Order: sequence, then C-alpha cells, then structure tokens
Amino acid sequence: MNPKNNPPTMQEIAKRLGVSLSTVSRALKNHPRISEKTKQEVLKIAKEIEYEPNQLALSLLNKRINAIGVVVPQIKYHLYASAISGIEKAANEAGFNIMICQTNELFEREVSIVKELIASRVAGLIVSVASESRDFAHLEQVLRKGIPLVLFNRDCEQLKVPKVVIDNYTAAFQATEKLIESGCENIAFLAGPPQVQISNKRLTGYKSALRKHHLQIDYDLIIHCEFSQENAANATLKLLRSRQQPDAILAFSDQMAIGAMLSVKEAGLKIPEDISIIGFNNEPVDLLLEPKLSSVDQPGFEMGQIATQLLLNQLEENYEELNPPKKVLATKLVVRESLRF
Amino acid sequence: MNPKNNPPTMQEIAKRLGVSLSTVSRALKNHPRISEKTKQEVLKIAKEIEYEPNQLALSLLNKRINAIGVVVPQIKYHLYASAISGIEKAANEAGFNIMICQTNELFEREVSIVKELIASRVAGLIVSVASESRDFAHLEQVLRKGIPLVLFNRDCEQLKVPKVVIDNYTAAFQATEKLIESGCENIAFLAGPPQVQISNKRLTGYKSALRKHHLQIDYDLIIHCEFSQENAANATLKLLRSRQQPDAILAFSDQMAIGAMLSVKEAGLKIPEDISIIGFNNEPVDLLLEPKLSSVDQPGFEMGQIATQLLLNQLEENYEELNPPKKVLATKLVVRESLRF
DNA sequence: TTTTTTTGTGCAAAGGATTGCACAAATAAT
DNA sequence: ATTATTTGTGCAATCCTTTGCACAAAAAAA
Repeated sequence: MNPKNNPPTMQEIAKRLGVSLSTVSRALKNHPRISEKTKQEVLKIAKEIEYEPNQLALSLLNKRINAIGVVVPQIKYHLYASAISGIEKAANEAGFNIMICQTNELFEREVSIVKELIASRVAGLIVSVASESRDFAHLEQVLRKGIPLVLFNRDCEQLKVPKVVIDNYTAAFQATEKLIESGCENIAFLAGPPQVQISNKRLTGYKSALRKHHLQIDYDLIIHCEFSQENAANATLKLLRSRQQPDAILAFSDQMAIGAMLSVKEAGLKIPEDISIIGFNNEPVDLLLEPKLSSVDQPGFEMGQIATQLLLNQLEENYEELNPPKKVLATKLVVRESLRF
Repeated sequence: MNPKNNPPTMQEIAKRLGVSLSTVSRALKNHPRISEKTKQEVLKIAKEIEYEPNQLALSLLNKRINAIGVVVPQIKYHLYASAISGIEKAANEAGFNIMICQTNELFEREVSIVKELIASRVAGLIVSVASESRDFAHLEQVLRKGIPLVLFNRDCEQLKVPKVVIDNYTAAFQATEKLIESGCENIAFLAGPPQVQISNKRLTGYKSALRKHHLQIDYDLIIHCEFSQENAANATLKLLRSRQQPDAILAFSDQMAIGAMLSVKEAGLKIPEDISIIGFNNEPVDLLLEPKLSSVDQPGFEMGQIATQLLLNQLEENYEELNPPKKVLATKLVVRESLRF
C-alpha cells in the first residue's frame, strides 16, 4: 500500500486495534492468555499490512543474529561448495541462516572477515582457514569471547575447538598402497606448501605406505608447490626430468593432478601405461578428463553437516565440553582410468 | 578476561570512567566537542576490554543491516561463483557485507529465502531467479516495500528493476554464424526449458543467424531439456537419430555441451570432424576436455560488479529512477578445438 | 566586571520486540 | 454473598547505540 515507506511494526497493529504492544506481541505468538477474538483481529491486521517481525530487533534482544558465519578459502572449490550445501541444509533445519565469506586464501582477508562477523554478532563460526594463515590470534579472540567455533577440513592444532576433518593420513596411505599394489615403484608426491598441515599429514601417510612395502623414500620425488594447476604442471616437468623418473604421481588435489596430467601428456608419456595418477577431491571434472582421473573422494556435504551439528551443540544451553571433539571422516578412493591394473 | 561473558558494551567503558554513555559514544567517533584527554582514556579502555561496536544495535537504528542479500541458483556454477566474487569486491569497497543464498533452482526455496532476507532487513537484494520460478510475487513485494533490487543474468521482463544481463541474442547469433562460416549446415540447438527467457533469447539469435544465411530452420534440431549434463546427453542421442543428422551443436551451457560431447563420442562420431560443438559459460573445465570445448565467455565478475553498482545507486539519498537501467554486457566467443575451421 | 562565545558533558528519546509483574474483570468455589 | 481462581491486558524495563537539546564551566570579548 505505502511504497517506499517504513516497514510495518507491531506499533501499527496496536494503534489500529487500540490495544497495547504487549497484547499484539502475545497474540502473534499465540500466547494462551490472549482471547481468541483478539488473536484473530491481530492476525487479520498483521496480514493486511504485511507485517513481518523485525529480525533486527529480535536479534538485539537475543544478543545475536539468527545466522552462522561460514568462512572458506574459495567457494568455487568443489569441496567447499559441497560443504556449504551441507552446512546450509543443517543450519536451515535448525532455523539458522548462513553468511558465507571467502578469504581467497588471504590471511588479511580472513582476519577482517572474522572481525566483521563477530561485530555482526553471528551465533557462531564455521571456518576453514586460509592456506596463508599461520597466526591464529583472530580465532583465539573468537574463543575468548565465548563465540562457538568449529574448524573443518583444514586443521590447526593449536586451537582447541571442535573439528571435522578427513583422515588425510589414511587416505594418502591407501592411495599410495593402491599404486604400489598395481606395480608402481617410483611414486612421486605432489604436495602443497610445506606449512599446510593437511598436506603434511598426507605426506606422512604416503611415506608410511612406502615403508610398509619396503620401498625407498626418494626425496627427489616429493615436491612442494602452490595449489594451482599451473604450479603443479611446472613441478611435474621438473619431476619428469629427475634422476629417477616416477611411474606414478599422487597429487594433493585434483587441480594439481590435472596440471600433472597436462605435463605428462606434453612429455609424450601415456597415462596410465607410463605413469599412473591419483588426485584428491573427486571433482566432477575428473569424469570428463581423458583418461578419467582417479581420486580420493572426500565427503564434503557430510563434513558440512557435521560441522554444523558440532556448532549447534555448542549453542545448547548447558554445553560445557572440556575436551572438544574431533571428528575424522573416512575417504574413499575412486578408481578410474588413470590407474593401471 | 571474562570468557563466556557478554561482549563488552559502551556502558562498561562509561562505568569504568565515570562518564556518560553519550560521552563514550562521541569519544569513539572522534567528536570535536570531546576533550583530547577523555578521548584518550576512552580509547584506552576500549582497547583494553576489546570493545567492538554492536552492529546489531546500529542496524536497528539505521533500520537495516550493513549487508546485501545475494540470491543465486547454485554457487557451484562457474558464472555465479565469478559473479559473487565481483559482488563481494564491489560491496566490500562500499562497506557492505554480502549474504549469499542458493535456491538450488527451487521456487519454494527462492520465496522463503527472499522472505528471510527481507526480515533480516538487508539493505538490498541482488537476484538471479531460479529456473523454476514463474510467479514473481515475492520479488514484487520486495519492490513494494521499497527495498532496492537488482536482477542479473536471468532476466524477468515483468519486473521493472535495474538489470544486468549479457547479450544472449547476439552471443547465440555470433556463435551460430561462426558455425555456418566454418561450413556447418545442420546446426542443432540444445536449449534449456522453454520457460527460461535467456534460453529463448539465444534461440532467437540462433534462428536469426540461420535466416541471415538462408538456411532452413529445422525444428527437429531444436531440443529443449533441463540443464543437467545427463539430460543433454539423452537429448543428443535423440538428435543423432533424427532424420537429418546435425553437423554442429550449439548448447545452452557448457554442462550441456559436455553431455552432448559424451553422447557424440559414444556414437562413434568425431569432434569436430563430424560434429562441431559450442557451449556457453567458458567454464575452466572446457580447457581440460578433449577436444577442448569452444564456448561463449560471459563476464561474470564484471556482471557482479555492475549489479552491485546499480544496487548502491539505489541506496543513494536522492535516488529516483523512473526508468530502471538495463545493462547489456557483450560476450566473447572463445574458439577452441571443438570447432572445425 | 559583565556579557558573549566556546568547550565539554549529560539527559532522554528513539529504534522494534519481548516478558515479568501487576491489576482489573470475569468466573468458579465456598 | 464472599473469597479464591482464572483470564485478558497493560506498564515498563531491557537489548545497545546515536543524537538533538540543554546546561554548566571555562575562555574570550566587551
């Protein structure tokens, strides 16, 4: 009716009906002490003027908004897109909205985003830290303020909070073992930057598998590089020129595996005949590559759901967890054409 | 200091210093009437107790939060991921946060998301409607309430609001013409659902190009199907069995083009020798396909930035646009191996 | 010295909704 | 008829911050 006007308030209803604010409030909440007649009248006018409760005012009362802050490196990574869907589902079911923010792997950005979210009084935070981040004062402050926090995917050992991660050690162990069983002997590992914990966990799993099968660990075959496809492609070129040419590559991510594939093909080598390749993340694109890329599937959606659950637990009245839980989710190696049998 | 406590307020500072609330407020905002001494003291305590202004209270005063609601079908679509980055950048520069929500192409979800965002009192909405949506009462309500709204990518003619779209007609026209110039004569169009306006615009462009070059429009070669890869693959199978086998396919999206590629290969046909293929969106995956997929590149990031700008304009004091602007962005056909020369 | 101006603070309302407490009217119990 | 209970509403404080107005003290001008 009144375009460009202020949104209708309960005041409005109260005035029209000649009752008090409290009565309107109670009528809308179906309070038992309010007469049926009054309730009907209030509801009628509310509908008439398209009244919607002002969440802002409610939030001020509750001292927090009805939303969970989600901080991820990049939403375009398949894993995060899935995780966000999982978070969204679980959060909505519990009546929460989510505020998604991306750090683009930048530490500065992460700090300011977290500050912003705190200032907006989100009910809690679900975070996967930027690869750049090494100082976690901003997250410690979140804890100090008593704001529920859950970390997922990327762990961060100094922070004592609930976490959901995948079993990176076992995942890499199994993938490596699979390569060994299929006859590979010189398995390269294309790792992420050396400060990234999940990369290091995988590296450990990789080494353990080699040891278990009495294979030499050749440090020329372990290469650290930034996450991009391009960096991986360059690193692979180096690998192919190394003293002992690899007959398999285990890459930290599918993006890196793809980079590796490109370089391998460019060098005139055949996948998987000359070199087998396994990636991580099981991105949809894997199915479209030639050969189809084998990959470690991570339960992103589930990870998001669980992370949310852990956060919701903290929001419970009587929560008092002394030893925050750390859920470790299992992965599944998806074998495709890039693997020789 | 006080873990699990309520966040510190200005009250706290005022009490400690024995001054009034207003003085604290003014000191923090560097009001000229406050003495330098008082300012220093206030600032000192503020830092000490880690005071952060409560955005909620501010928002209540301003009658809106410091955030823009962004509603998209799915964040995992490359176009939307880029657009979101563009929106985020522009919004942050203007001091706004963004709240991203995905509809998963569901009408119901879209309606409830929009309701939620309105109730949260976002400063404005940037929306790309779900493919399912045909009724736009929820968006009309946004307008009626005087909340700034911008539509992007997916147009919706009955809504008189600022829009940013790409020139779908010309994009399809040029792509079709390119196919014709490279010698194709039976060009199929793999369209989206018939109610989707941008699909229809592209269809019109496709037809115009055929007409311009005096080619017959063969309605057996125009197929409507849902957006998924699988549906496109099935539709393509049908196409390949049709009376007049196509020698080129223009697909509504890269996902659909990929579906088509799979079916074409499965049928034992060669791309581009037997059939040329062009998609839309220029997704990163295009480069990884064999053959590399040609595609119409859409300026997603830019689209997001412009959409945000149009929204910010509406937030200006004296905004009074009678004829809401519609920005039409140009696309660029990226020619790759899937196209014969 | 008296009047005017400047400087530094405080009071109180506003923004929208919730809720414990109080109170009157209606109903039930004695 | 009197007391006890139930039922329906309203008052006012609360959440946190901003800001126009008022007012006293200090400084400047007359």
